[in-house]
Amino acid sequence: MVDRQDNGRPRSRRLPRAVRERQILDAAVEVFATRGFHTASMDEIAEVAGISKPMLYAYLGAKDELFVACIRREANRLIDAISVAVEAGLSPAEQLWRGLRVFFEYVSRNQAGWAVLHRQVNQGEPSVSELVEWRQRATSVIAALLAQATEESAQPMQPEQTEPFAVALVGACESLVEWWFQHPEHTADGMAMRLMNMVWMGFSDLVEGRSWTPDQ
Amino acid sequence: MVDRQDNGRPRSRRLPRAVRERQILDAAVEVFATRGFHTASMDEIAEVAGISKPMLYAYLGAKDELFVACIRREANRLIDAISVAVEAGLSPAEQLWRGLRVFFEYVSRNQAGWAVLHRQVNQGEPSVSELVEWRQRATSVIAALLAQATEESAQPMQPEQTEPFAVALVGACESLVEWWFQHPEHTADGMAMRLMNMVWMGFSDLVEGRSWTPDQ
Amino acid sequence: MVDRQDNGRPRSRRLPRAVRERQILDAAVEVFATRGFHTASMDEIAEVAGISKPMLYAYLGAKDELFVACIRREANRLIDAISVAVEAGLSPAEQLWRGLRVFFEYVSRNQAGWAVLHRQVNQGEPSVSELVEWRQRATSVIAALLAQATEESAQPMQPEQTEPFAVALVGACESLVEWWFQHPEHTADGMAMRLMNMVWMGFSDLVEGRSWTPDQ
Amino acid sequence: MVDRQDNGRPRSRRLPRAVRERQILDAAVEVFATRGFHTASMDEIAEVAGISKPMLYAYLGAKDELFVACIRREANRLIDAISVAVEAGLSPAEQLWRGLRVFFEYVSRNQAGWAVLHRQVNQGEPSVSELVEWRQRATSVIAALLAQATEESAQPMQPEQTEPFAVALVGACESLVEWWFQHPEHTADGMAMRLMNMVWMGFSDLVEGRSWTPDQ
DNA sequence: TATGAATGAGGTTTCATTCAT
DNA sequence: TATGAATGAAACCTCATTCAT
Repeated sequence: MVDRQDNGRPRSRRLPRAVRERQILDAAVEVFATRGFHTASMDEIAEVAGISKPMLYAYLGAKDELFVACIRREANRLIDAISVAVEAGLSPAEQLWRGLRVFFEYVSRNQAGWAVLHRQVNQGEPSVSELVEWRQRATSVIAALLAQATEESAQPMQPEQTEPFAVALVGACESLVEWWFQHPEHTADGMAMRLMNMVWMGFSDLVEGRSWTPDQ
Repeated sequence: MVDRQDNGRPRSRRLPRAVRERQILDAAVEVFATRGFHTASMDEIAEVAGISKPMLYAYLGAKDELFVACIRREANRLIDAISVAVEAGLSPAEQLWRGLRVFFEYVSRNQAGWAVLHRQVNQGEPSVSELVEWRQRATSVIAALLAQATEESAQPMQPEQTEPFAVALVGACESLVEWWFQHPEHTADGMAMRLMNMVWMGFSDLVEGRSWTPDQ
Repeated sequence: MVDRQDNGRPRSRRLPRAVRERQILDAAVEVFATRGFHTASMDEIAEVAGISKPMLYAYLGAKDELFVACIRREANRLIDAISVAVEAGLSPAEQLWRGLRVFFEYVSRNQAGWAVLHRQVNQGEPSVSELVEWRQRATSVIAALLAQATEESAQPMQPEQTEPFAVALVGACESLVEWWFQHPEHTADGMAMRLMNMVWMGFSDLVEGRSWTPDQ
Repeated sequence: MVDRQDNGRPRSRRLPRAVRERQILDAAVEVFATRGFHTASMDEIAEVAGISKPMLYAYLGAKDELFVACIRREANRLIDAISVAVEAGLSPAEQLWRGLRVFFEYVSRNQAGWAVLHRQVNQGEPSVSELVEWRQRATSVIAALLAQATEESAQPMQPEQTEPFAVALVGACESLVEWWFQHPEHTADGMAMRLMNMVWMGFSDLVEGRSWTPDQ
């Protein structure tokens, strides 16, 4: 005996809190990804989530907070996925390689989630800090990895010194992801390898004393 | 007898069209840079420009179009500045080096202009295409440069093959600029050198046959 | 095996109706007094009362009705307190004096209740009538008292004639209470005496034929 | 040649700022008086004013500010009207008498304005302070008048001492106004005289040493 | 009985855009 | 040409109220 008055949508009612919350976050991520933060409207999110606006507000707060919740979830998911792949005992190169591979794989399977983490917020928004923070987290991890890779070299580097390299790597990643989405014929491994070849090789050269200088 | 012609305000009237347009664009770039595209209001732009809103619309059209005009001007300025520095006869490495140096110098002197070109538009905006396009232009130039650098090597590459490297380089640049703004103790040359050391060295390795492979 | 009957919260269940109702009214009076009728939310009242909103509605109806119930209870309490003090056999002056004293005492001990009776409702609300009505009741009693005081004078007055005096007295009371709350150094007796001296003396003068006239 | 497209309303367009502002205030006072602060909607005010909501906001700000503007205007009007009548050289009694007369006259001619000044705001509103302030102003004036009246008596009083009397008088006035609106057969002079007889006589008794004491 | 979950309706506010002078 | 004045449309958010368990 199906519920009457159903007008086609299987909008389930009276769900437990956790389920609804996930439902809402899914909808919000989808809408934010498609429309961008500003252009997205709470009306549309509520509709996609299959609930009314008051519920939307009751569960996850105002638009800003909802957006922050999206970022938080997606950032955690991404970082968790990578953490699982990067085992502690491995060499830095191996760790970086695995991390990159998983990153590209994850991103291609979860494009909406990635869109929320990337290029969403203009200056002046209250939610920028959350985006900045997760990016900082990612950068720090990589900077630490790079520093560790120099430990046994002639000139060990501190994370403060490797930070700009990490920053550049993160930027290159972001940029390449966008390019990849338009050239889907490449594989995740291929993308990761590209980055290893470019950034890691250049970094190794530097560590080993081979560096580029102008006019020579 | 109402006052005409001059009521004390320095707001000049009856300027030639080109001057007015520049005035408006200056104001618009400033406001867009500070507030971001969405948060910027036409009211504020008109006020900063020292004209009334109807004039604003008459000169440069609706908000989208105005924003596109800003991007176009700033992108052209940036690319022009770089073009001047990159002389045709030089080696690819030298060209890239000069280009990067000028890029960082230009950006630090014109932060508002750069802010308009970077991280301003979320998906779903009509003006995204303009941003994508200028980024594409920059990428193409670099890709061509990289291709040219391989011409005399064992395995010459086509621009299509060097494109992902160019994309990564652009991303790394963008990312580093942001980092630089928070670490202003570094010089433009230092920033450019960092990138050369990382990307160019890695690229050279690759061209010369040294590449990174997993499992080793 | 779900926990029943007691989950740790002191929120008691299954109380007899009268107790519950008092609990709710206490909460409602407190919230209405603090926030005012409009700004008060049923959510907060339910929370303060320690019950769920559906129960709130089941026991005392919609917001308007709940508010009316509050007024009714507080008005009755106040009037009861005064009635006890005013014994029938006394002289009008003595009755008035006792009534005022008890009024000020009561009000200072029950500020929340007083706040509900005073300055809560703007015109246009459905619950105004209840407020008007209790005020009318108070006025009538005083008017009768004043009339009775004139019975043995040269010109006995009907309650219709003493009514404006009663109205003024009520207004003066309300106004003085507010002033008193900001000057708590005075005693209830002092406040009552002030009113007796002002209103009763003036009234006595009038009854005894001494009246103020302009142009003199 | 009447403007075309007129759909019946004589809504005049493109008025100078001052005129529009008065128009809006008139409408706002009317609506606030009828509905009360909370129940009044900006929609209705805009409609009554014959303008669109954005204009409403552009001219006088948010609802709070608009309400404050109403209070300020009405309070000033009332106080101005009274100030004109109360000439400086007169005796305190004469001044009070004239002030009261004008007060009642004014209020009866401007009931909406009075409603805005009286019983509009519940605790907790941001605009209370404005109401409190104007009431305070009125009280101070009266307190000073009463103090002045005692100057030549045996026991001159300071305004701090006469303040509670002033407070009571203000409350009596407010209360009587409401009663008067329901008994319009009385005249303004009659109302003022009632107050003089009650409050002034009582006060005079007190000043001259005749006071009421319990148990006697 | 008691409640967590849900919503319809309505409020305030802002902004891009355009008349009418 | 140049603008003060004006608005339609839509955004976010809250609240009193009621199902369905």
